[in-house]
Amino acid sequence: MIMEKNVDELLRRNQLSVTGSRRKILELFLQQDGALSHSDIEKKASEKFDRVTVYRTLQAFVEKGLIHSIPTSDNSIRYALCKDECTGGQHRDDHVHFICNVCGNTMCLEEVVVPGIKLPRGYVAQQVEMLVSGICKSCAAR
Amino acid sequence: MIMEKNVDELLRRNQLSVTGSRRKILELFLQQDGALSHSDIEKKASEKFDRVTVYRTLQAFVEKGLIHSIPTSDNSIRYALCKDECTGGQHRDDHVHFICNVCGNTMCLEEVVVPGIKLPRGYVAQQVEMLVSGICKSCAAR
DNA sequence: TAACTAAATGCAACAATGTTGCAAAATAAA
DNA sequence: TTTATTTTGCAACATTGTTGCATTTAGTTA
Repeated sequence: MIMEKNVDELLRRNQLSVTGSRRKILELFLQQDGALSHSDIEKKASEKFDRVTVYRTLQAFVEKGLIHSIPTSDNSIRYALCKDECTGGQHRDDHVHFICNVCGNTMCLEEVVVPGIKLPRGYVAQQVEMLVSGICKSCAAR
Repeated sequence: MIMEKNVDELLRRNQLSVTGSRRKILELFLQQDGALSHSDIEKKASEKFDRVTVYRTLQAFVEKGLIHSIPTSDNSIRYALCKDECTGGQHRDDHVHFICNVCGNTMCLEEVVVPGIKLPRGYVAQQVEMLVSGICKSCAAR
């Protein structure tokens, strides 16, 4: 269980003023290990925030390096907590993302590192993202 | 240069009846080697099709395995031609996709194969997608 | 070729998603 | 406590995606 103190401190450490919505949304991320989309957040938040506030909060979190976005093929960006070392918009992300075709959840496989690849001459890689879809651990177990 | 005959035949070979919009949209894909988003198509098509028609055409093309979708982190799915062997919705795609941060184009790097990865015990992979962003050949040359 | 059938198109209406400006409220600083 | 700055919520709007239905078109058959 996460204490309120931690959330507040986490926000402050990232140069974000502590407000109700930021606290609540950050708690949602901490309470769960999967990724959340904008609409997930609107659904899960008990008290309702304005849609605009959610957009702006997510944007602020990404900019400060608190969360990172995960591309999907269904037109709904998902966000997940960054594990430390990401600050000031510069996101360094070397793990694989997994999307379960059964439960629909998106999760970070922190322990699976994205393999390096060799691009054709002339191309410069700046970021590499690896998305695996299939059946997740808990869905496969059933 | 692609002849009209080819386009028609390509459509027929994929069990799609030949219509004006399908012909035109397929030509757009053939004329270019990058990927196209829905809005790209609306912009590029000289004659204007109804937005709904474009959506339905893209959907039909994906179902028949003529094109495949490429996930992005900017909430706009892009589509690219499948190189043969994709039929009836079952898309087998083993190449890397590249998104240029300068020109914004998305392209298939057919020659770069997505490396295999080892997932944690319990996970089943069904599809793997690799997205590299950076600077493309033509932008880097300048 | 003409007639028929099935499919595709365009329109309208709508739903969902994302953006901007601005006044009110809340936070952080003095 | 007061002040300065930031955040919030609202309204209005823009963009994107969906659905039902009548009309048109393509493929098929006679």
